[in-house]
Amino acid sequence: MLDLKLLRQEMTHVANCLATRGFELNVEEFNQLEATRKSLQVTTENLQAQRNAMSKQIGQAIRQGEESAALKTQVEQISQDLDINKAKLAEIQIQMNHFVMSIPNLPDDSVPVGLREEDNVCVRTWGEPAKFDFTVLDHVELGEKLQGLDFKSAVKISGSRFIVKRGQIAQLNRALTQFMLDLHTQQHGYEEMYVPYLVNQDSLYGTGQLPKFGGDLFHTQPATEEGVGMSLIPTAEVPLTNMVRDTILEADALPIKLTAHTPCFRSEAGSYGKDTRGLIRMHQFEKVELVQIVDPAHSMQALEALTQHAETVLQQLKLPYRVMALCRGDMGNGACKTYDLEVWLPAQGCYREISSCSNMSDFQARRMQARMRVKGEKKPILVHTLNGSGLAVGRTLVAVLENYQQADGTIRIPEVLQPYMQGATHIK
RNA sequence: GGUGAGGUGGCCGAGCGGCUGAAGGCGCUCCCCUGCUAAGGGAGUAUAGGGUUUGUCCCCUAUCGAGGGUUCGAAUCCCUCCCUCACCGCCA
Repeated sequence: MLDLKLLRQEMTHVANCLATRGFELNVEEFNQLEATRKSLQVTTENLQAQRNAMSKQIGQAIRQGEESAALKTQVEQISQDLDINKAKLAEIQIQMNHFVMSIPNLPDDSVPVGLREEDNVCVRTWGEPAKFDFTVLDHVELGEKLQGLDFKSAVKISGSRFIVKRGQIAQLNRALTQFMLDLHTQQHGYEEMYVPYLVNQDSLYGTGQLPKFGGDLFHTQPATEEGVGMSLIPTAEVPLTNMVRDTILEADALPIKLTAHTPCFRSEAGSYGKDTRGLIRMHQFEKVELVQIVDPAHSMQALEALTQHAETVLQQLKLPYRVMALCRGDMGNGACKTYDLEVWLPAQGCYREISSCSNMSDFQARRMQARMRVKGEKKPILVHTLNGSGLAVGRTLVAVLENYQQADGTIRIPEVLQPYMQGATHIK
C-alpha cells in the first residue's frame, strides 16, 4: 500500500512511476473519491463536534436541575444528520481503501525498465553448466526410473500438480530442507521459526495477497455462517512477515531475520498448460523462506545480503545459476526491487527460477502498521520488509536430480547433503 | 464442546452512564538538587485520520479486544463474535 499523502501530493509523479511497471493509475477516479471523502469527512466531524459539545451542555443542565428538553431535540436532529453522513463516509472509505489497496508498490530507481520477462537483466552468473557425454534425462524420467517420484499415485490421491515422493528421493527432499535451515540459522543469523499454515484474512491483507490475489489461494470453508474461513499459506512470507503486524519495534530489536520451512499452497489458477510436466509447478510444494524486518535506511543492503544468503545454498550445492534483476513490469505487486535466482536445468537446457528475493520497502509495513521508534523522532516510522526463498525445495530437488545425474540413471548426492543422508553418496 | 473469570495506554492497574484520552504506580525523556553511587524535587511521555499551515503552532474527530444496539451522551448498559485464564469433557 502506498502512502496516501504521497498519492495526494505527488499524483502525477506516482502515476508516471507506476506506468513504468505497466499499471495505469486512474487519477480521475482517485481525485473524485478524494474530493467526496474530504467534504464528507469534514461535515461528519463537525457534526460530531457539535453533538459532543451539546451533549456536554445537557449534562451540565441536568446536574443543575435545569430544563434540557429543547437541547435534546436539537441534538436528536444533529444525530440524524450525522448518521446519514457517517454512512456515506463509510461507503467512500471502503471504496478508497479498495482503490489504494489495489495499487502496486513504486519500483526503485535502480530497477530495469521494461514490461516483459525478456526485459529482465542478468546481473551475474555463477558456475558452469556441466557437459554430459550421454543423453540427459529430465527429473521426471529420473525420478520414475528410481521409483522416487510417483506422479500416478499423486493424481489418484489428489489430482494433477501434486507429487508423491518415496524412498531415497523423499529423504533427499528432507536432507535439502535440513541443509538449508542449518545454513541460514548457523551461518546467516536467521532465527528458525515454526509457523501456522492456515492464516486469517488480516494476515493476507498485511502481506498483500488480498484483496487482489485471492484467486491464487486455497481457502477453507468458514467455520461459522458469519465467520470468514482461513486460507492455506502460499508462502511462509505471510506468517513470518505478519509476526510484526501492529507492532512498534525498538530500534535495537532490528534487524529481525527469520526463516521457516513450510509447505506452500497455490491454486495456480490461470496457469493451465504451463509447466504441466514434472515438479516445477505444484499446488503443494515446500520452501525454506527468508524474511527480514529492517530499518528503512538499510533495506537495499539487506536485499543484497538476503540474495547472497539464497545464493550460498546454490553455491554449496554446486548448482550453476544466474541472478536476474527483474524489470518493472515483471515484479510482484508489493516489491520495489526483486532479484530472481535461476538455476541451470540441463534437461531443459535453460535457467529456471528457484528463488525470488524482494525488498517490499514500506508497502507491507504500511498495511500491517509495522513500525519502529527512531531516536530523535517523535513518531514511529514504518519498517521495511524483505523476503526471499532460500530456496524452493521442490525445484532444488529437480536441479539436483538433473545436474547430478549419471549415465546409468543414478544420482550422485552433493557433498554437503551426504551428512544428511547417512553418508550415502548415490541414489540408486 | 461445557461452565466460570477476564480483555483499559510501553507495562501494571483504577474507573462501571456526562466533570475520563482515561486516576495512581512502574518504565522512559528532559530539567533542578546532591562532590561519585543511592536517594529527592519539577515537567513531559499513546496511536490514527482530518482541517489549517507547509511554522516541529493550533483546532477537530476517532480509538478502553472486534462489530452492532440502547441513549441527547457509552470504557461504563444490552447483543453477537474473537481472544486469554481456570476447571471439566474429548482428542493427535
